[in-house]
Amino acid sequence: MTRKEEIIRAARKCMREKGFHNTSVQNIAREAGVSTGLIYRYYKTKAEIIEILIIDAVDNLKELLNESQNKIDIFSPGLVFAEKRSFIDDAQESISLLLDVSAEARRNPCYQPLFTAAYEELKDNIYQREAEQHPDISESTLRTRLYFSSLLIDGLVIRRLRLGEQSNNEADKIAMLFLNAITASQNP
Amino acid sequence: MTRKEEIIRAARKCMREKGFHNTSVQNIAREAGVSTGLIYRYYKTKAEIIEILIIDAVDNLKELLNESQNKIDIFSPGLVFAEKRSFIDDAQESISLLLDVSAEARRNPCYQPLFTAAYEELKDNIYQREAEQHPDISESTLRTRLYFSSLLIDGLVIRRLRLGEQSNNEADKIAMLFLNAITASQNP
Amino acid sequence: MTRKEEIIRAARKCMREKGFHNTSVQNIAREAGVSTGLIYRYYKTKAEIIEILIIDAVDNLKELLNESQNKIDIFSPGLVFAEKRSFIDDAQESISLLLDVSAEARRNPCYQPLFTAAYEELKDNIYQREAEQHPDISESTLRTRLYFSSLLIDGLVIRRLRLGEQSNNEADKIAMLFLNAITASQNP
Amino acid sequence: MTRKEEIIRAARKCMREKGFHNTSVQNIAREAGVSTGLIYRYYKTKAEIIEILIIDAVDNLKELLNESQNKIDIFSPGLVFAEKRSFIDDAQESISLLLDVSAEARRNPCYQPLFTAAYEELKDNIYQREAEQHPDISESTLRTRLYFSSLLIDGLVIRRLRLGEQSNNEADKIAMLFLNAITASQNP
DNA sequence: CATGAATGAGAATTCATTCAT
DNA sequence: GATGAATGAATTCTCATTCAT
Repeated sequence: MTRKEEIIRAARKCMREKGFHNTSVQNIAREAGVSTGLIYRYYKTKAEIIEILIIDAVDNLKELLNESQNKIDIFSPGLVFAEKRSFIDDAQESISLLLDVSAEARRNPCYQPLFTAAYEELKDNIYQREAEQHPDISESTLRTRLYFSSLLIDGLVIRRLRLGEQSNNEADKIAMLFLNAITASQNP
Repeated sequence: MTRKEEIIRAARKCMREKGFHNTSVQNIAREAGVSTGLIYRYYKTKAEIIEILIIDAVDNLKELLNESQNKIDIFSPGLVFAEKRSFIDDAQESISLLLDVSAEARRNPCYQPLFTAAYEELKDNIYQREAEQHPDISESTLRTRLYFSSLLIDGLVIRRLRLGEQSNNEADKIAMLFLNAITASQNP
Repeated sequence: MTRKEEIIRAARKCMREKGFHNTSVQNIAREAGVSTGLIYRYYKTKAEIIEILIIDAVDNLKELLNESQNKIDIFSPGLVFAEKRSFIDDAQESISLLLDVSAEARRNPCYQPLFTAAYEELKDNIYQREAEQHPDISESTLRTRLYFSSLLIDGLVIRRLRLGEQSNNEADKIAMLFLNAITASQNP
Repeated sequence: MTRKEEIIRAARKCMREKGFHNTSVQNIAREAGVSTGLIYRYYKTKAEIIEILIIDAVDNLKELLNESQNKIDIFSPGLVFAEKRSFIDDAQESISLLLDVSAEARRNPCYQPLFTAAYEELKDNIYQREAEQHPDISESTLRTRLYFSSLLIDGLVIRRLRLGEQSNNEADKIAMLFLNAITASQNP
């Protein structure tokens, strides 16, 4: 792993543990085991590091979606819950970073466009794959499903962030509702 | 309005406009039209102000739910979309504050228990009222519905925060899905 | 003397002793006997302090010129040297600050306009008074004289800055040249 | 051009463009196309580089004077203006570096003696040549002329640095005054 | 009660200098 | 000789908190 990667890794770890605003560049340096100045050899500003973390999170989500697609159709009614559950587990880390940053992104003109673009890209990426797999379903229906699912996923992640890792039995029920809701709306 | 309340109101306005971390105690004082020192006569620390803001947000959500209940059953399948829409509008402000703060609350041991407690209280509060109105529905089903709805509401709020006030026609469709999903799961 | 004035005085002292770039805000604070943070209560940035120092220097030059005018005409051929000498002594401090800053002002877009404006103002100020005293001399001649004198004065100040307080006997000769040159060019 | 010379040339370019304090050793290395470390193989410190730049500037002035002497006597009353003008153009670069550095040189004990010595050497150098060409004029008169001229040249250079390349028609008039002043004082 | 001046620790960032390769 | 990664002290600026008046 290169120095540059080590620094990003350290930054990600700190941000995850202490949050975006409570992570100083010194913290990152200490975590990476390097001097403060070295951070700036590889990254122009702290904001650049955060940008990269955001982009990485989006890329990670895209990859996870691609992987899961190879095995399952995320909208398939018969999907075993466990598989969706594991997808959410893997995605949680990335989504939680996006959430941490979203309060800032909403107001800081430096992150705002990046943030919106990342979301659009992610949405298009998911839509493309769904469209290929369901040529018979109208675009409007597909987009609605995506929207609906993303609401639920965001909601799930927020809930986890807020409450920690409780409420697993509830999650089971939700998973069923999730699937049912999607399929119920399939042939209106 | 007392001095103490004015300060909280100023704090809420600042936090909403500039975010939690970008609001200084001096900002609040200026907005409230009082001196910096006075803030500390009424509130021990900045953290205490934030705690109160969180509690207020939760109280506000409870009130909104009580009001809406007087007119409508939030889970009624026949509910006109506009009414649910307006509930979300009113609740948005409180939920968005909770979101802004949630990144912090997850890690800061000073907010964390407060946060969890508030959520539990809110959940129980909603459950009580639903149970009174639907004595025929099992507790488990009711709780699942609540959970499901809260996920959707959180998701909607996040989406609004992230994207601003776009996508209204999509919101229409979502509203239908929202209702359909809830009712579809009602009589399995 | 107000705190604000004390800080400017401390800043002026530091800048004079150690130069513009070698004076840190901490230096100024220590010299003024206050904390670092207090500097920023009264002045937005270090650059603002420097701007004020520049403006003060120009104002000081204007005042010195006004004072000297009450007693003498700076271009009068019969002027005793001592009086011009003392004018230069008094002006030196202000001019030396302007010189210190001029290397920066040439390139820093934040000081550049301020600097040019100050110079224009000073030039106009001097011209006005000369024109009143010499209604018979053409504007062109007056302006040329001023230009010529300012070159000499700048040259004198630079020389002092470079060499310290040496070469007094030479200064005598120069003073005569100065006067002769001006008067020689008076009636061509 | 040796590596060592390339570095000095790069240093001069950077200092000229960005000023003395805003030029970092890294800047110089980049401009010279070498590594940071190499700078320190040839020069002990950044201060040493600046010393050399000062010495070079003085040498350059000496050379310019020697060249101009071959064609013209700088104090000759009949000298066409254009020739003096071009001398000032050529000398400007060196003089402006000396000015940039002078604020520092005044206070930094490391530059100060160097600076004074360089000036003395330059002055003697000019005096020698003038004395050879004007055996009839007394030493005192020659020295006074030199002093007077140097004041004017310094003044001209400062003015250019401050105002850029404006005021050419004024410069014409000044040139005449310059010559007149010198010659007027020649036979008192 | 109320003020707002004052504090000082801490944040982001820069840069002269060193040193292992 | 040559590289450029690495260091860490210094700089500008912010802000929660205190306290004399």
